[in-house]
Amino acid sequence: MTADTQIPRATAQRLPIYYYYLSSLHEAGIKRINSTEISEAIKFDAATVRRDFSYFGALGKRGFGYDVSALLDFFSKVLSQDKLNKVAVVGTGNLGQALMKYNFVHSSNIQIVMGFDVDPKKKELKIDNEKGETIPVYSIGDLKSELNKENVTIAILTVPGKSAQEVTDQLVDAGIKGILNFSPIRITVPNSVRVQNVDLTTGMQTLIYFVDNFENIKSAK
Amino acid sequence: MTADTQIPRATAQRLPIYYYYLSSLHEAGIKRINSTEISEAIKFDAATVRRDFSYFGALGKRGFGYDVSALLDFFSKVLSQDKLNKVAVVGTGNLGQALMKYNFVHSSNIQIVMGFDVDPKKKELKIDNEKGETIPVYSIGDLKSELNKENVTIAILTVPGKSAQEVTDQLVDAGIKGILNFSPIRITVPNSVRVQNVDLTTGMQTLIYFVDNFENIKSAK
DNA sequence: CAATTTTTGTGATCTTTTTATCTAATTCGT
DNA sequence: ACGAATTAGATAAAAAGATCACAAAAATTG
Repeated sequence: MTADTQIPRATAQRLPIYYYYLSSLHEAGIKRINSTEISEAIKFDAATVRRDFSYFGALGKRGFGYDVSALLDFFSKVLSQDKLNKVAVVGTGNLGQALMKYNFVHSSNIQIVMGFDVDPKKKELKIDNEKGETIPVYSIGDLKSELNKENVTIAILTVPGKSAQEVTDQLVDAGIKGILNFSPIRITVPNSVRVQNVDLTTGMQTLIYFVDNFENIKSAK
Repeated sequence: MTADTQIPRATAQRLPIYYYYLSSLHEAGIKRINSTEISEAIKFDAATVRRDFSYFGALGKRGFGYDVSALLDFFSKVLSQDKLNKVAVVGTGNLGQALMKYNFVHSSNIQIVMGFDVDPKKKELKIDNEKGETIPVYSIGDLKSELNKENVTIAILTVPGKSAQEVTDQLVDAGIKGILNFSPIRITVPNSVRVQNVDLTTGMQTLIYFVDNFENIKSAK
Protein backbone atom coordinates (compact mmCIF):
# COMPACT_ATOMS: atom_id res chain seq x y z
CA MET A 1 0.00 0.00 0.00
CA THR A 2 2.71 2.45 0.98
CA ALA A 3 5.50 3.11 -1.46
CA ASP A 4 8.64 1.20 -0.61
CA THR A 5 10.98 3.68 -2.29
CA GLN A 6 11.87 7.09 -0.95
CA ILE A 7 9.88 9.64 -2.87
CA PRO A 8 11.73 12.87 -3.70
CA ARG A 9 10.21 16.02 -2.28
CA ALA A 10 9.80 17.56 -5.71
CA THR A 11 7.83 14.53 -6.86
CA ALA A 12 5.59 14.58 -3.80
CA GLN A 13 4.72 18.21 -4.53
CA ARG A 14 3.54 17.26 -7.99
CA LEU A 15 1.26 14.42 -6.93
CA PRO A 16 -1.85 16.56 -6.31
CA ILE A 17 -1.33 18.16 -9.70
CA TYR A 18 -1.30 14.77 -11.39
CA TYR A 19 -4.31 13.75 -9.38
CA TYR A 20 -6.35 16.77 -10.39
CA TYR A 21 -5.45 16.36 -14.03
CA LEU A 22 -6.30 12.66 -14.04
CA SER A 23 -9.65 13.42 -12.41
CA SER A 24 -10.47 15.88 -15.15
CA LEU A 25 -9.54 13.33 -17.83
CA HIS A 26 -11.67 10.70 -16.15
CA GLU A 27 -14.62 13.07 -15.93
CA ALA A 28 -14.22 13.87 -19.62
CA GLY A 29 -14.44 10.15 -20.36
CA ILE A 30 -10.86 9.88 -21.60
CA LYS A 31 -9.64 6.34 -21.14
CA ARG A 32 -5.94 6.49 -21.93
CA ILE A 33 -3.16 9.02 -21.81
CA ASN A 34 0.57 9.21 -22.46
CA SER A 35 3.39 11.08 -20.79
CA THR A 36 3.68 13.64 -23.57
CA GLU A 37 0.08 14.76 -23.23
CA ILE A 38 0.33 14.85 -19.45
CA SER A 39 3.46 16.94 -19.85
CA GLU A 40 1.70 19.46 -22.05
CA ALA A 41 -1.16 19.86 -19.61
CA ILE A 42 0.79 20.21 -16.42
CA LYS A 43 3.93 21.92 -17.80
CA PHE A 44 6.57 19.52 -16.57
CA ASP A 45 8.85 17.60 -18.88
CA ALA A 46 7.53 14.23 -20.09
CA ALA A 47 10.64 12.53 -18.73
CA THR A 48 9.89 14.05 -15.34
CA VAL A 49 6.36 12.67 -15.46
CA ARG A 50 7.57 9.17 -16.31
CA ARG A 51 10.27 9.33 -13.69
CA ASP A 52 7.75 10.50 -11.05
CA PHE A 53 5.36 7.68 -11.87
CA SER A 54 8.14 5.11 -11.88
CA TYR A 55 8.88 5.77 -8.21
CA PHE A 56 5.60 4.03 -7.55
CA GLY A 57 6.32 1.10 -9.85
CA ALA A 58 5.56 0.34 -13.49
CA LEU A 59 2.17 2.02 -13.86
CA GLY A 60 2.08 2.26 -17.63
CA LYS A 61 2.39 0.01 -20.65
CA ARG A 62 4.98 0.57 -23.37
CA GLY A 63 3.48 1.41 -26.71
CA PHE A 64 0.18 2.23 -25.02
CA GLY A 65 0.59 4.78 -22.26
CA TYR A 66 -1.36 4.91 -19.02
CA ASP A 67 -4.86 3.71 -18.26
CA VAL A 68 -6.58 6.78 -16.82
CA SER A 69 -8.89 4.89 -14.43
CA ALA A 70 -6.16 2.65 -13.09
CA LEU A 71 -3.78 5.55 -12.62
CA LEU A 72 -6.44 7.67 -10.96
CA ASP A 73 -7.31 4.85 -8.59
CA PHE A 74 -3.69 4.42 -7.73
CA PHE A 75 -3.01 8.09 -7.00
CA SER A 76 -6.29 8.28 -5.16
CA LYS A 77 -4.90 5.75 -2.71
CA VAL A 78 -1.49 7.38 -2.59
CA LEU A 79 -3.10 10.69 -1.68
CA SER A 80 -5.47 9.14 0.87
CA GLN A 81 -8.55 10.25 -1.03
CA ASP A 82 -10.47 7.42 0.61
CA LYS A 83 -9.98 8.56 4.17
CA LEU A 84 -11.55 11.74 5.55
CA ASN A 85 -9.11 14.28 6.93
CA LYS A 86 -10.59 16.48 9.61
CA VAL A 87 -9.06 19.91 9.66
CA ALA A 88 -9.24 22.83 12.09
CA VAL A 89 -8.87 26.51 11.21
CA VAL A 90 -6.88 28.38 13.82
CA GLY A 91 -7.45 32.11 13.68
CA THR A 92 -10.94 33.06 12.50
CA GLY A 93 -10.19 36.48 11.07
CA ASN A 94 -11.20 37.34 7.53
CA LEU A 95 -9.05 34.74 5.87
CA GLY A 96 -9.90 32.00 8.35
CA GLN A 97 -13.62 32.67 8.08
CA ALA A 98 -13.45 32.76 4.31
CA LEU A 99 -11.71 29.38 4.24
CA MET A 100 -14.36 27.94 6.56
CA LYS A 101 -17.37 29.38 4.76
CA TYR A 102 -16.41 28.80 1.19
CA ASN A 103 -14.34 25.73 1.69
CA PHE A 104 -11.59 27.01 -0.60
CA VAL A 105 -9.41 24.11 0.34
CA HIS A 106 -12.00 21.84 -1.12
CA SER A 107 -11.74 18.26 -1.96
CA SER A 108 -13.76 15.24 -0.96
CA ASN A 109 -11.17 14.08 1.55
CA ILE A 110 -10.80 17.33 3.44
CA GLN A 111 -13.34 18.68 5.91
CA ILE A 112 -13.01 21.73 8.09
CA VAL A 113 -14.71 20.70 11.32
CA MET A 114 -13.88 23.49 13.76
CA GLY A 115 -12.32 26.87 14.26
CA PHE A 116 -10.37 28.50 17.07
CA ASP A 117 -9.73 32.08 18.08
CA VAL A 118 -8.11 33.99 20.93
CA ASP A 119 -10.96 36.46 20.99
CA PRO A 120 -13.68 34.89 23.17
CA LYS A 121 -16.34 36.89 21.30
CA LYS A 122 -15.65 34.80 18.23
CA LYS A 123 -17.23 31.85 20.05
CA GLU A 124 -20.59 33.36 19.29
CA LEU A 125 -19.80 33.26 15.59
CA LYS A 126 -21.96 30.79 13.76
CA ILE A 127 -20.06 30.02 10.63
CA ASP A 128 -22.03 28.03 8.12
CA ASN A 129 -20.23 26.35 5.28
CA GLU A 130 -21.60 25.91 1.77
CA LYS A 131 -23.42 22.72 2.76
CA GLY A 132 -25.28 24.64 5.46
CA GLU A 133 -23.43 22.93 8.29
CA THR A 134 -22.50 25.13 11.22
CA ILE A 135 -18.82 24.96 12.11
CA PRO A 136 -18.22 25.63 15.81
CA VAL A 137 -15.61 28.15 16.92
CA TYR A 138 -13.83 27.47 20.19
CA SER A 139 -11.53 29.45 22.42
CA ILE A 140 -7.89 28.79 21.80
CA GLY A 141 -7.62 27.62 25.38
CA ASP A 142 -9.69 24.57 24.45
CA LEU A 143 -7.40 23.67 21.57
CA LYS A 144 -6.02 20.46 22.97
CA SER A 145 -9.25 19.05 24.31
CA GLU A 146 -11.39 19.87 21.27
CA LEU A 147 -8.83 18.68 18.75
CA ASN A 148 -8.38 15.41 20.56
CA LYS A 149 -12.11 14.93 20.98
CA GLU A 150 -12.58 14.97 17.21
CA ASN A 151 -9.21 13.45 16.39
CA VAL A 152 -8.06 16.38 14.28
CA THR A 153 -4.41 16.20 13.23
CA ILE A 154 -4.23 18.90 10.55
CA ALA A 155 -4.50 22.63 11.19
CA ILE A 156 -4.80 25.66 8.94
CA LEU A 157 -2.93 28.51 10.61
CA THR A 158 -4.47 31.89 9.81
CA VAL A 159 -3.37 33.99 12.77
CA PRO A 160 -1.35 37.22 12.50
CA GLY A 161 2.42 36.90 12.27
CA LYS A 162 2.87 38.15 15.82
CA SER A 163 1.09 35.22 17.44
CA ALA A 164 1.94 32.56 14.83
CA GLN A 165 4.80 30.91 16.75
CA GLU A 166 3.01 30.95 20.07
CA VAL A 167 -0.10 29.33 18.58
CA THR A 168 2.06 26.85 16.70
CA ASP A 169 3.62 25.72 19.96
CA GLN A 170 0.14 25.07 21.33
CA LEU A 171 -0.82 23.14 18.21
CA VAL A 172 2.28 20.99 18.52
CA ASP A 173 1.52 20.38 22.17
CA ALA A 174 -2.01 19.35 21.19
CA GLY A 175 -0.57 16.68 18.92
CA ILE A 176 -1.11 18.29 15.51
CA LYS A 177 0.84 16.54 12.76
CA GLY A 178 0.53 18.96 9.86
CA ILE A 179 0.13 22.72 9.54
CA LEU A 180 -0.91 24.65 6.45
CA ASN A 181 0.70 27.95 7.34
CA PHE A 182 -0.88 31.10 5.89
CA SER A 183 1.02 33.39 8.23
CA PRO A 184 3.97 35.33 6.86
CA ILE A 185 6.24 33.84 9.56
CA ARG A 186 8.33 30.71 9.02
CA ILE A 187 7.21 28.78 12.09
CA THR A 188 9.45 26.47 14.12
CA VAL A 189 8.15 22.94 14.76
CA PRO A 190 9.68 19.66 15.88
CA ASN A 191 10.86 17.16 13.33
CA SER A 192 7.68 15.10 13.50
CA VAL A 193 5.38 17.91 12.36
CA ARG A 194 5.04 18.85 8.68
CA VAL A 195 4.55 22.45 7.59
CA GLN A 196 3.37 23.66 4.20
CA ASN A 197 3.65 27.41 3.63
CA VAL A 198 1.02 29.23 1.58
CA ASP A 199 1.76 32.91 1.73
CA LEU A 200 -0.46 34.90 -0.57
CA THR A 201 1.62 38.07 -0.36
CA THR A 202 4.86 36.21 -0.99
CA GLY A 203 3.41 34.63 -4.11
CA MET A 204 2.37 38.02 -5.44
CA GLN A 205 5.68 39.68 -4.61
CA THR A 206 7.57 36.90 -6.32
CA LEU A 207 5.36 37.28 -9.36
CA ILE A 208 5.98 41.01 -9.53
CA TYR A 209 9.70 40.44 -9.19
CA PHE A 210 9.60 37.89 -12.01
CA VAL A 211 7.64 40.28 -14.21
CA ASP A 212 9.95 43.21 -13.52
CA ASN A 213 13.16 41.22 -13.83
CA PHE A 214 12.27 38.86 -16.61
CA GLU A 215 15.75 38.98 -18.20
CA ASN A 216 17.58 38.54 -14.93
CA ILE A 217 16.02 35.27 -13.89
CA LYS A 218 17.90 32.13 -14.74
CA SER A 219 16.14 29.60 -16.92
CA ALA A 220 12.97 31.62 -17.25
CA LYS A 221 12.55 29.66 -20.46
CA MET B 1 19.72 49.49 -10.11
CA THR B 2 18.92 46.16 -11.65
CA ALA B 3 21.07 43.19 -10.72
CA ASP B 4 23.71 42.46 -13.31
CA THR B 5 23.96 38.76 -12.49
CA GLN B 6 21.41 36.14 -13.32
CA ILE B 7 19.43 35.43 -10.20
CA PRO B 8 18.54 31.76 -9.65
CA ARG B 9 14.84 30.99 -9.51
CA ALA B 10 15.11 29.53 -6.02
CA THR B 11 16.73 32.71 -4.76
CA ALA B 12 14.06 34.89 -6.34
CA GLN B 13 11.37 32.89 -4.54
CA ARG B 14 13.02 33.62 -1.21
CA LEU B 15 13.32 37.38 -1.67
CA PRO B 16 9.86 38.24 -0.30
CA ILE B 17 10.60 36.08 2.73
CA TYR B 18 13.79 38.01 3.43
CA TYR B 19 11.94 41.24 2.89
CA TYR B 20 9.19 40.42 5.34
CA TYR B 21 11.65 39.29 7.97
CA LEU B 22 13.81 42.39 7.56
CA SER B 23 10.71 44.59 7.89
CA SER B 24 9.82 42.93 11.16
CA LEU B 25 13.36 43.43 12.46
CA HIS B 26 13.29 47.06 11.46
CA GLU B 27 9.95 47.59 13.15
CA ALA B 28 11.31 46.00 16.29
CA GLY B 29 14.15 48.51 16.22
CA ILE B 30 16.86 45.90 15.59
CA LYS B 31 19.80 47.54 13.87
CA ARG B 32 22.07 44.67 12.86
CA ILE B 33 21.68 41.01 12.01
CA ASN B 34 23.83 38.12 10.87
CA SER B 35 23.22 35.22 8.53
CA THR B 36 22.91 32.69 11.35
CA GLU B 37 20.04 34.53 12.96
CA ILE B 38 18.34 35.09 9.64
CA SER B 39 18.74 31.39 8.97
CA GLU B 40 17.04 30.45 12.23
CA ALA B 41 14.10 32.71 11.53
CA ILE B 42 13.41 31.76 7.96
CA LYS B 43 14.55 28.11 8.06
CA PHE B 44 17.06 28.14 5.24
CA ASP B 45 20.72 27.37 5.75
CA ALA B 46 22.94 30.33 6.69
CA ALA B 47 25.17 29.61 3.70
CA THR B 48 22.11 29.77 1.47
CA VAL B 49 21.23 33.16 2.92
CA ARG B 50 24.74 34.53 2.36
CA ARG B 51 24.88 33.09 -1.13
CA ASP B 52 21.48 34.58 -1.98
CA PHE B 53 22.55 38.01 -0.78
CA SER B 54 25.85 37.77 -2.59
CA TYR B 55 24.09 37.57 -5.97
CA PHE B 56 23.25 41.22 -5.38
CA GLY B 57 26.77 42.20 -4.36
CA ALA B 58 28.57 42.46 -1.06
CA LEU B 59 25.76 43.65 1.20
CA GLY B 60 27.33 42.75 4.54
CA LYS B 61 30.47 43.44 6.52
CA ARG B 62 32.77 40.71 7.76
CA GLY B 63 32.88 40.42 11.49
CA PHE B 64 29.74 42.52 11.74
CA GLY B 65 26.90 41.12 9.73
CA TYR B 66 24.24 43.12 7.90
CA ASP B 67 22.85 46.55 8.62
CA VAL B 68 19.10 46.00 8.80
CA SER B 69 18.07 49.40 7.43
CA ALA B 70 20.48 49.29 4.54
CA LEU B 71 19.51 45.73 3.64
CA LEU B 72 15.81 46.52 3.91
CA ASP B 73 16.22 49.57 1.68
CA PHE B 74 18.07 47.47 -0.85
CA PHE B 75 15.50 44.67 -1.00
CA SER B 76 12.75 47.22 -1.02
CA LYS B 77 14.13 48.48 -4.29
CA VAL B 78 14.75 45.00 -5.64
CA LEU B 79 11.13 44.09 -4.96
CA SER B 80 9.74 47.35 -6.39
CA GLN B 81 8.21 48.33 -3.09
CA ASP B 82 8.39 51.95 -4.18
CA LYS B 83 6.18 51.60 -7.24
CA LEU B 84 2.48 50.83 -7.01
CA ASN B 85 1.37 47.69 -8.79
CA LYS B 86 -2.21 47.82 -9.93
CA VAL B 87 -3.83 44.42 -9.96
CA ALA B 88 -7.11 43.05 -11.34
CA VAL B 89 -9.06 40.11 -9.97
CA VAL B 90 -10.52 37.98 -12.73
CA GLY B 91 -13.39 35.82 -11.55
CA THR B 92 -15.38 37.38 -8.73
CA GLY B 93 -16.70 34.22 -7.11
CA ASN B 94 -16.23 33.63 -3.42
CA LEU B 95 -12.46 33.51 -3.54
CA GLY B 96 -12.15 36.48 -5.86
CA GLN B 97 -14.51 38.59 -3.76
CA ALA B 98 -12.71 37.62 -0.57
CA LEU B 99 -9.38 38.68 -2.06
CA MET B 100 -10.87 42.00 -3.12
CA LYS B 101 -12.65 42.76 0.12
CA TYR B 102 -10.07 41.74 2.63
CA ASN B 103 -7.02 42.47 0.58
CA PHE B 104 -5.39 39.18 1.56
CA VAL B 105 -2.63 39.80 -0.88
CA HIS B 106 -1.76 42.87 1.07
CA SER B 107 1.30 44.94 0.94
CA SER B 108 1.86 48.61 0.38
CA ASN B 109 2.91 48.13 -3.25
CA ILE B 110 -0.07 46.06 -4.36
CA GLN B 111 -3.52 47.46 -5.00
CA ILE B 112 -6.50 45.62 -6.38
CA VAL B 113 -8.20 48.18 -8.60
CA MET B 114 -10.85 46.23 -10.50
CA GLY B 115 -12.63 42.93 -10.91
CA PHE B 116 -14.02 41.03 -13.89
CA ASP B 117 -16.64 38.35 -14.26
CA VAL B 118 -18.45 36.51 -17.06
CA ASP B 119 -21.72 36.86 -15.25
CA PRO B 120 -23.12 40.29 -16.19
CA LYS B 121 -25.09 40.38 -12.93
CA LYS B 122 -21.82 40.69 -11.06
CA LYS B 123 -21.46 44.17 -12.50
CA GLU B 124 -23.98 45.36 -9.97
CA LEU B 125 -21.74 44.10 -7.18
CA LYS B 126 -20.33 46.92 -5.15
CA ILE B 127 -17.30 45.47 -3.53
CA ASP B 128 -15.80 47.67 -0.86
CA ASN B 129 -12.34 46.95 0.39
CA GLU B 130 -11.11 47.47 3.96
CA LYS B 131 -10.33 51.12 3.27
CA GLY B 132 -13.92 51.71 2.20
CA GLU B 133 -13.07 52.15 -1.46
CA THR B 134 -15.47 50.62 -3.93
CA ILE B 135 -13.79 48.34 -6.44
CA PRO B 136 -15.65 48.23 -9.75
CA VAL B 137 -16.54 44.92 -11.39
CA TYR B 138 -16.64 44.82 -15.18
CA SER B 139 -17.82 42.32 -17.73
CA ILE B 140 -15.08 40.09 -19.03
CA GLY B 141 -15.78 41.46 -22.49
CA ASP B 142 -14.34 44.79 -21.38
CA LEU B 143 -11.13 43.17 -20.16
CA LYS B 144 -8.80 44.69 -22.70
CA SER B 145 -10.17 48.22 -22.63
CA GLU B 146 -10.47 48.51 -18.87
CA LEU B 147 -7.08 46.98 -18.14
CA ASN B 148 -5.40 49.29 -20.60
CA LYS B 149 -7.29 52.32 -19.33
CA GLU B 150 -5.79 51.84 -15.87
CA ASN B 151 -2.52 50.35 -17.06
CA VAL B 152 -2.98 47.09 -15.16
CA THR B 153 -0.39 44.44 -15.98
CA ILE B 154 -0.93 41.91 -13.19
CA ALA B 155 -3.99 39.69 -12.81
CA ILE B 156 -5.22 37.37 -10.10
CA LEU B 157 -6.98 34.47 -11.78
CA THR B 158 -9.81 33.06 -9.68
CA VAL B 159 -12.07 31.48 -12.27
CA PRO B 160 -13.12 27.81 -12.28
CA GLY B 161 -10.74 25.33 -13.89
CA LYS B 162 -13.04 24.93 -16.88
CA SER B 163 -12.69 28.50 -18.09
CA ALA B 164 -9.16 29.17 -16.82
CA GLN B 165 -7.37 28.69 -20.14
CA GLU B 166 -9.92 30.63 -22.17
CA VAL B 167 -9.76 33.59 -19.78
CA THR B 168 -5.96 33.37 -19.70
CA ASP B 169 -5.86 33.73 -23.47
CA GLN B 170 -7.92 36.91 -23.16
CA LEU B 171 -5.63 38.24 -20.45
CA VAL B 172 -2.61 37.59 -22.62
CA ASP B 173 -4.30 39.32 -25.53
CA ALA B 174 -5.02 42.28 -23.27
CA GLY B 175 -1.31 42.60 -22.55
CA ILE B 176 -1.14 41.18 -19.03
CA LYS B 177 2.45 40.43 -17.96
CA GLY B 178 1.93 38.37 -14.81
CA ILE B 179 -0.78 36.01 -13.54
CA LEU B 180 -1.24 34.80 -9.98
CA ASN B 181 -3.11 31.61 -10.78
CA PHE B 182 -5.49 30.26 -8.14
CA SER B 183 -7.17 27.87 -10.56
CA PRO B 184 -6.29 24.19 -10.32
CA ILE B 185 -5.28 24.18 -14.00
CA ARG B 186 -1.72 24.73 -15.18
CA ILE B 187 -2.38 27.47 -17.70
CA THR B 188 -0.52 27.90 -20.98
CA VAL B 189 0.96 31.34 -21.69
CA PRO B 190 3.55 32.74 -24.08
CA ASN B 191 7.14 33.08 -22.96
CA SER B 192 6.78 36.75 -22.09
CA VAL B 193 4.11 36.21 -19.44
CA ARG B 194 4.99 35.03 -15.90
CA VAL B 195 2.70 32.71 -13.97
CA GLN B 196 2.81 31.99 -10.25
CA ASN B 197 0.59 29.16 -9.09
CA VAL B 198 -1.16 29.29 -5.72
CA ASP B 199 -3.39 26.28 -5.40
CA LEU B 200 -4.92 26.01 -1.98
CA THR B 201 -6.14 22.45 -2.48
CA THR B 202 -2.80 21.29 -3.82
CA GLY B 203 -1.00 22.72 -0.81
CA MET B 204 -3.32 20.89 1.54
CA GLN B 205 -3.11 17.60 -0.37
CA THR B 206 0.67 17.80 -0.36
CA LEU B 207 0.63 18.45 3.36
CA ILE B 208 -1.58 15.44 4.02
CA TYR B 209 0.67 13.30 1.87
CA PHE B 210 3.72 14.50 3.79
CA VAL B 211 2.02 13.79 7.09
CA ASP B 212 0.87 10.31 6.07
CA ASN B 213 4.14 9.34 4.42
CA PHE B 214 6.61 10.98 6.72
CA GLU B 215 9.12 8.12 6.50
CA ASN B 216 8.87 7.81 2.75
CA ILE B 217 9.86 11.34 1.88
CA LYS B 218 13.46 11.97 1.08
CA SER B 219 15.29 14.48 3.21
CA ALA B 220 12.31 15.31 5.37
CA LYS B 221 14.93 16.35 7.85
C1' DC C 1 47.42 48.09 19.41
C1' DA C 2 48.11 43.20 19.11
C1' DA C 3 45.49 39.23 19.79
C1' DT C 4 41.18 37.12 19.56
C1' DT C 5 36.67 36.66 17.96
C1' DT C 6 33.17 37.26 14.72
C1' DT C 7 31.24 36.75 10.39
C1' DT C 8 31.08 37.48 5.49
C1' DG C 9 31.86 35.95 0.72
C1' DT C 10 33.06 32.26 -2.12
C1' DG C 11 35.58 28.18 -4.27
C1' DA C 12 34.78 23.36 -3.89
C1' DT C 13 31.79 19.72 -3.13
C1' DC C 14 27.72 17.24 -2.58
C1' DT C 15 22.77 16.53 -3.30
C1' DT C 16 18.70 16.90 -5.68
C1' DT C 17 16.19 17.59 -9.69
C1' DT C 18 15.61 17.85 -14.52
C1' DT C 19 16.49 16.50 -19.08
C1' DA C 20 18.33 13.68 -22.88
C1' DT C 21 19.01 9.27 -24.86
C1' DC C 22 18.57 4.56 -25.39
C1' DT C 23 16.21 -0.06 -25.06
C1' DA C 24 12.75 -3.06 -25.12
C1' DA C 25 7.93 -3.99 -24.55
C1' DT C 26 3.48 -3.46 -26.49
C1' DT C 27 0.10 -1.94 -29.65
C1' DC C 28 -1.96 -1.52 -34.11
C1' DG C 29 -2.82 -1.71 -38.86
C1' DT C 30 -2.73 -4.68 -42.63
C1' DA D 1 0.81 -13.01 -37.45
C1' DC D 2 4.32 -9.59 -38.85
C1' DG D 3 6.52 -5.25 -39.19
C1' DA D 4 6.25 -0.43 -38.28
C1' DA D 5 4.98 2.87 -34.92
C1' DT D 6 4.50 4.06 -30.29
C1' DT D 7 5.81 4.79 -25.73
C1' DA D 8 7.19 3.47 -20.98
C1' DG D 9 11.06 2.66 -18.12
C1' DA D 10 15.97 2.79 -17.37
C1' DT D 11 20.38 4.68 -17.66
C1' DA D 12 23.30 8.48 -18.23
C1' DA D 13 24.31 13.27 -18.33
C1' DA D 14 23.49 17.94 -17.18
C1' DA D 15 21.76 21.59 -14.54
C1' DA D 16 20.29 23.69 -10.49
C1' DG D 17 20.52 24.12 -5.77
C1' DA D 18 22.25 23.46 -1.04
C1' DT D 19 26.01 22.97 2.04
C1' DC D 20 30.82 22.77 3.62
C1' DA D 21 34.75 24.89 4.98
C1' DC D 22 38.00 28.37 5.05
C1' DA D 23 40.60 32.65 3.91
C1' DA D 24 40.05 37.47 4.41
C1' DA D 25 38.14 41.35 6.53
C1' DA D 26 36.28 43.79 10.19
C1' DA D 27 35.01 44.29 14.97
C1' DT D 28 35.89 43.67 19.67
C1' DT D 29 38.60 42.85 23.79
C1' DG D 30 42.17 43.17 27.09
